[in-house]
Amino acid sequence: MLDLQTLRNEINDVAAQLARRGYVLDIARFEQLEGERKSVQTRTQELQAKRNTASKQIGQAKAKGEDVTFIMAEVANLGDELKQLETRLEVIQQEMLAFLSVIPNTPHATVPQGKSEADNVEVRKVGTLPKFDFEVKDHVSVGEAMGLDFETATKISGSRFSLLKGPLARMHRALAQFMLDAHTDQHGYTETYVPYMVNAESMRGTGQLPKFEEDLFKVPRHMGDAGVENFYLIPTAEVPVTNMVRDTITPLEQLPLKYVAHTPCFRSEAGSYGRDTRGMIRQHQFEKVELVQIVHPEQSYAALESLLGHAETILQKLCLPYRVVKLCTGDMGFSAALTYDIEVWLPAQNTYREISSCSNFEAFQARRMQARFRNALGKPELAHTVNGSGLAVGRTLVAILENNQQKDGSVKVPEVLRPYMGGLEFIRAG
RNA sequence: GGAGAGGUGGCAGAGUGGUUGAAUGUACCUGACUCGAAAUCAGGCGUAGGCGAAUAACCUACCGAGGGUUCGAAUCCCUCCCUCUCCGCCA
Repeated sequence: MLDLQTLRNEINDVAAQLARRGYVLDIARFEQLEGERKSVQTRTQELQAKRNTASKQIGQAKAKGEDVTFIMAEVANLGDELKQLETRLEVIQQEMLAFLSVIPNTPHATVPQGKSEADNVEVRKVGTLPKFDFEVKDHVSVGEAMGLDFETATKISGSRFSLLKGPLARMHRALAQFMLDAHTDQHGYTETYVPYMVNAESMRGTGQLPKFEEDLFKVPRHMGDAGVENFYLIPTAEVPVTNMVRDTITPLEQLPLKYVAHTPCFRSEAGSYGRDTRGMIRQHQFEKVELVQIVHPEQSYAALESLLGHAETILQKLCLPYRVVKLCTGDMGFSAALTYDIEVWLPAQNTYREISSCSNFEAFQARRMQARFRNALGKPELAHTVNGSGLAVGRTLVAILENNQQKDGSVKVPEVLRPYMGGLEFIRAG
C-alpha cells in the first residue's frame, strides 16, 4: 500500500511513477474521496466533541444533584446526525482503503522502463553452458525412466501435479536440505517452520489480497453463526514468514531479521492455461526455500543485493549456469519496488528460465502489515521487507536433470548433494 | 467434544455507567543530590487519525474483535476470536 500522506501531497508525481508500470491512477476518484472524507470527518469530530463535553457536564451536574434536563435536551438531537455521519465516514474510509489496496508499488528509479519480459535487462551471466555430443532430452524424458511420473499424479489429483519416486524423490528432498543448510550455516538466516494455511489478513499484508484472490487456493472454515471464514493455502513462504512481524514493533538492535523457510507452495495458475503444460515447470503444488529479511529502510537495497547473492550461491554450488536479470516496470510484481530474477539454463528449451525472484518491497508490505521498528529517536517507523527464492526446489531438480544428463541416459548428481544422498554419484534408469 | 478461568499501556496489575486515555508498581528518559554510581526526591513517558509549516496547541478514536443499550461504556447485554486449566479423543 502506498502512503496516504504522500498521495495527498504529491499525487501527480506518484501518478507519473505508476504510469511507468502501466497503471493509471484515478486522480479524480482520489480527490473526490479525499474531499468528502475531509468534510465528513471534520463535522463528525465536531459533533463528537460537543457530545463529549455535554456528557461530562451531565455527569458533573448529577454529582452535585443539579437538574440536567436542559443539557440533556441540548444533546438529544445530536444522536441521529452523528450516527449518520459516523456511518458515512466509515463507508468513505472503506472505499479509500479499497482504492489504495489495488494500487501497485511505485517502481524504484533504477527500474528499466518496459512492457514485458522481453524488456528485462540482463545484469550478468554466470557459469558455462554444457555441451552435449548427443541429442538433448528435456527433464520429462530424462526423468520418466527414473521415477518422474506425471500419469499417476494426474490420476491422483489432475493436471499440474507431479509425483517422484526413488532417487528423484530423494534428490528433491536433498535439494531442500542442502539449501536450508547453506542459508542457515553460511548466510546467517534463522530457519523457521510456518503454517501453510493462513488467514485473509496475512494475504492482505503481503499484497496477494484483495487483488489476486483468483490465484489462490481457498479453504473454507465454518465458524458457527458467524458464517464462513477462509484459510488460504500459501502461494509462497513469503506470506507466513513476512507476516511474523505484522503488527509488531521490532527493537532497532534486532534488525535485520533474516528468516529462511522451506515450504510447499500452492498456486491455482488461473489464466496460465496452455503455458508450460509439459513437465514440472508450472505446478499447482511445488516446494520452495524462501529467504525473507526485515530491514532498516536505509539498508534495504544493500540487503536485496546480498540476498540475491545468497540465492546465486546455491546455483554456483550446484554448478548450474544462470543469469540475473533486472525486471522492467511492466514485468514486476504488484508489491515490488525492484526485482531481480535469477534464470537457470535449461538446455532442452535452449533458454534461461526463472528459478528465483528477489525483490525489495520497501515499505509497501510493511505499511499494510504495520510492521515497524523503533528508530533511533525511539519512534515507531515502518521497516522494509526484502525476499527471494533460494531456490524453487522443483525447478532446480528440472535444471539438474537437463544440465547433468549423460549420453547413457543417467544423471550426474552434483557433488554438494551427494552427502545428502548416501554418496550416490549417478541416478540411473530403472 | 465437555467443564471452568481469563483477555486493560513495554511488563505486572487496579478499575461501584459519569472530570478514566485509564490508579499503582516496574522498566525507560530528564533533572536534583553525589567526585561518580547506587539509593532517594521531582518531572516526563502509548498508538493512530484530523487540523496545521510544525516532531506545537487543539480535537477525535483506541481497554481482544464486531454489534447493541445509554446523554455518556474498560465497566451492562449479544455474537465471535484468542489464551490458560481439567476431562475426553488423537499423530
